Amino acid sequence: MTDEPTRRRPTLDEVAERAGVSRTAASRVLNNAPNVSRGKRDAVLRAIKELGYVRNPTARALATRQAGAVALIISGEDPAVLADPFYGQVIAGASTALEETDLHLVLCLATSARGQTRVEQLLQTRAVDGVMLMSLRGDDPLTCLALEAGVPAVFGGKPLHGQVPYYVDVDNVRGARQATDHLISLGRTRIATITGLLDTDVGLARRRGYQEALTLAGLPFRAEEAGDFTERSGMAAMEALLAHHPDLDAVFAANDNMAAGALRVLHRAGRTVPARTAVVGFDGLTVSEFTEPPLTTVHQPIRDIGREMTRMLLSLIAGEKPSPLILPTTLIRRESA
Amino acid sequence: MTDEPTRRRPTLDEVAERAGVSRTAASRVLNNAPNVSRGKRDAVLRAIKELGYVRNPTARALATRQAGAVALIISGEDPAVLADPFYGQVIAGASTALEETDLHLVLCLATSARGQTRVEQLLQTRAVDGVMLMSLRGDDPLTCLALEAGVPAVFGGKPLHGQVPYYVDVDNVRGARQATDHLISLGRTRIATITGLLDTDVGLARRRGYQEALTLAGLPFRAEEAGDFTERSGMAAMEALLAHHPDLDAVFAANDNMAAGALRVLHRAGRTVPARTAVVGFDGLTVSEFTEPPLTTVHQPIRDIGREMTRMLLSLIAGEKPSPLILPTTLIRRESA
DNA sequence: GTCCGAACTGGAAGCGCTTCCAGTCGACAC
DNA sequence: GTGTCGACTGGAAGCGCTTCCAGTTCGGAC
Repeated sequence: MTDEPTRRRPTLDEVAERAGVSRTAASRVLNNAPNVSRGKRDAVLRAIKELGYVRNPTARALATRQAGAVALIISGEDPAVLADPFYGQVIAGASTALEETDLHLVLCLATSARGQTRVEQLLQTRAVDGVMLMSLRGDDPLTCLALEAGVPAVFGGKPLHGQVPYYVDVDNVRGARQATDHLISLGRTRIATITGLLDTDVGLARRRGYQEALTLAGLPFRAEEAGDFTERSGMAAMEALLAHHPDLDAVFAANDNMAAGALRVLHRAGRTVPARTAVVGFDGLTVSEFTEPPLTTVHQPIRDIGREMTRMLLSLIAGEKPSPLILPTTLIRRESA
Repeated sequence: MTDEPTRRRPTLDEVAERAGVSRTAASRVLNNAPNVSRGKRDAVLRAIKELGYVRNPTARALATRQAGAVALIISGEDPAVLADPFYGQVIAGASTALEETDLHLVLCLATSARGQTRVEQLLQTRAVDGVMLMSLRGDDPLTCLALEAGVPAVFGGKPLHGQVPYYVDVDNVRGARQATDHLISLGRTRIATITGLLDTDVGLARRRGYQEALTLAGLPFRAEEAGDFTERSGMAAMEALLAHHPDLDAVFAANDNMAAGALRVLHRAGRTVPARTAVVGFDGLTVSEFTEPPLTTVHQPIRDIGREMTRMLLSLIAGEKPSPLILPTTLIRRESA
């Protein structure tokens, strides 16, 4: 497409020469630093335009010792985690927040041994100026690695073990209580739950919220079945619940995907929703609007999570000490409960 | 976490000195290049270990003139496009394919003016060794920009206008015909379609498949309503179709999201699926398994798209001239048709 | 007329790595 | 012995940018 295969791109030296100034001066106008006279500045600008100069980011990175990028690291068992639209939203939020800076977003899936290794390298080589980590399992080695690498790091969701200084999370306990309270207010008394992964803070916190709500309401019935946040696991869990507790009259699923799975099982079992069995999910993903019936769910501001993580990271990179952030959840009432 | 705030990391020079060899030799063992005697190699390796040396990727990038990263660029009106789980899968595929290399994945959302600008810069500054572009609209300037930047570029889905040399796509026309043929084989004769964006190749191709199938079957009925691949647009389109063609007996939606929206509208309208109105989608996303009823759909291998785009890009970067790739689709028969 | 500080200027030293190239060293055939 | 060849070796020249610092200019206060 270019007229010559790979014409060497002009360097700052050439710009400087053409403008009749020193490279130093040229660099200064590039970074619009002070101490350049109007005349020289204009000359440099003109030379840049005439030459079609664009600054080489790698050279800049080497000289400034800044990578010009941050990483979003997504952990998990399987690259399939990304099938969960949740992450897309986080990514969108992060990406949008980065637009205002000149940092790039590098995405890492630490879902395989090889992926893990590469993340370690990323951390050690300081190939990025900061990292955001998401969906860490209980004792994910990444937690320590990130902390020890000395790279600014913010976590999405508190890791299970270990205190991390910087994170953004949603109030999972409260959200789960909202959900369960809603079911209670509907007069349900035999409320089961499909939990998320119990080696994650999210999974545990949402279960705790469920339990607290029942306890406060003085309801003795308990029925739990563990899932892993996927639709399939939601189905399996619902089947198990139905088998062991056919008398349940409501289900709180720890996320929308599992709730969708549960809905299908209930439907197949011929149990009407919400008449016979009410269902509440968690997340507020698009999918929850299109299940049958539409899902009552606890909405969390997913895009905001991505955005706020990014902002926190930027602030960290800028040398500040931001405070952890807990975002609110809101109950969205639809037809399933 | 480190014992000292920012202890300078060892450089290759220090490694070389400690190992008693030249920096050149040290570099050679790092890149396991030939012409290093066994003894020196071992000495260097030992020094690396003792010093805890890790190579500085930026310096390497500057010297080799390779960025060590490729970009996945997602175009679109709105960062919300990422809410579509489709992209998550593509990303997962790309990410997995990259694991075998030492390239990073930088993700760019060209969904705003600012985002566009940044992509342009990315291209011009050659901040990456190659790019993959997805979901370009009709006359998206990115097509030209990418081509003209002289950076290896592969497209996900043929852009509408202009020939691009490297792309991976699925056989959308054939897929849509499979879907429509299936409806025809079920005895449906009044088959409508909810199209995707008609300024994209995907949207057009799937519509063409639908039309071809009807023509070949000698069915005169035609009913189209345009959507934009979102659930919401699927609902609107379905409502319009129902208003204008209450006698339709089947619908082919150009993707699962819109099919899910259509399903809801049909349900609300009291039309049973598939008895009264059969529905077929396209994509084979997880959501299609959890609609009510589960969606018959044309599955496309989304992860593979990401993977193959990446492989094609790698091959391009390696200086080869790969051929475009068309991936097959398969009809998944579930309950909605 | 002198002096002072603020505003500029550019030479030069990096940032940390790759790689060209001129050269050394032995082994081995002749 | 001599010549040849292949396997090593390391000095030095970059890659393209930032930035420290020593120095120059110049207007205005005195």
